Amino acid sequence: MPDTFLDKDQPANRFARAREAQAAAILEDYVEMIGDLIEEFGEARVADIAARMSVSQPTATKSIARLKREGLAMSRPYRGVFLTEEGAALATRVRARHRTIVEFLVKTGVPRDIAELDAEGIEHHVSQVTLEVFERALQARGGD
Amino acid sequence: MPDTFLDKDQPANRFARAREAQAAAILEDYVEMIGDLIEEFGEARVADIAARMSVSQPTATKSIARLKREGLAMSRPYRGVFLTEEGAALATRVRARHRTIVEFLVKTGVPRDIAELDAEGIEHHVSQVTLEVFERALQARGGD
DNA sequence: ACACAAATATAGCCATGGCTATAACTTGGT
DNA sequence: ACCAAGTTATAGCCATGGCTATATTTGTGT
Repeated sequence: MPDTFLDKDQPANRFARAREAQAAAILEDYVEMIGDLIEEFGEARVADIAARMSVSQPTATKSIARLKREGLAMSRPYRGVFLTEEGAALATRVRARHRTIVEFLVKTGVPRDIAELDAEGIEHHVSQVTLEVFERALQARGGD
Repeated sequence: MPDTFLDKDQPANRFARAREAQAAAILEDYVEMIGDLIEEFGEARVADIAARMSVSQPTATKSIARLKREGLAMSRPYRGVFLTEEGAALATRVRARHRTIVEFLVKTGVPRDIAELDAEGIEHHVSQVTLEVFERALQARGGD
C-alpha cells in the first residue's frame, strides 16, 4: 500500500507541503488521463492529451517530456505516449482516489457535477489518512 | 455573499478550472497570513511573512508586489505591508473557509493536525456549493 | 552624529507551465 | 511514388514563483 501518491520528501510547513502537492498534481493528472486514453483508444496521442487538458499541443508535448524524465511515461517521436509500470500504477491509484473523493462528496450532499469539478483540485491535497477516513465513511453508509 | 473567492472568469474544463484555482491560491494564502500578522503584531513585516510561508525574503517581496498589483495589499518601501479593503475582506472569507474545512474534516474523523495540513491544499479548490454543504453538515451534527 | 546591524529591495539566475508560429515528420489518397 | 493534410516537434516568447548574492535603507546604540 502506498504511503503517498508522488513525493520524495516531506516539507516543513503546511504551505511548503501544499506547494509540493501542487508540483505532483500535473504529473498525476497527465498520467491518469493518458491511462484513460489508452484504455479508450488503445493509445494516447499528443493531440488528444492536449485537448483533454484544455492545453495547446506544444504545452502537452512539454509536459509529456517531463513525465518521461520522471520515469512515468515513454514515447518515441511522432508516436503515441505510453505509461511505464510506475506510471500505470500511479494512474490506478490516482483514479481510485478521485473516485473515492467524488463519491464521498456526493454522499455528503454535493451535486455530482460539482463534486467532479471540486475533486479535480482537491484530490492532490488529500492525505492517505484522510482518504481512508473517506473510504470508511463511504462503507459505513454505503449501501443506500 | 461572495459567489467565488477570487476569480475573474470561469474556465471550460475541470483541469483549466483547477489551474485557475491554483493561481488564486497563493494570493489567498498571503492575504490570510498578512491579516493574521497584523492582528497579532499590528503590522506585517516582510521578514515575518517570508518566515511563515517558508520562503526566502525576496520571494515574499515578489509575491507582495503581485498582491499590490492585484489591489489586495499596500506598502511603502521598507515599511510594513497592509491590506486594502478588498484584501481584508478576502482574508476574512479565506479564514472562515479554512476553519469550515478543518472542522468538517475533524467531524468526519480526520485527526486535527492532519486536517490542518490537508485543508491548506484543499481549501482553494472547494466551491461555494460544497462549502455550504460542509457548513450544513457541521450544523447538523454540530453540538457534540 | 555616526557607525553598524538588521530589514528590505534589487539583480539575476532557474524550472515550470502557459502560448504562437513554424519546422519536420507521417500517413493516406491518387 | 508522391503530394497534401494532419500530427508532432521545436523555437522562442511570457509570467509565476522559487533561489542566492548584493545593494540600499532604516533604525539603534554609543
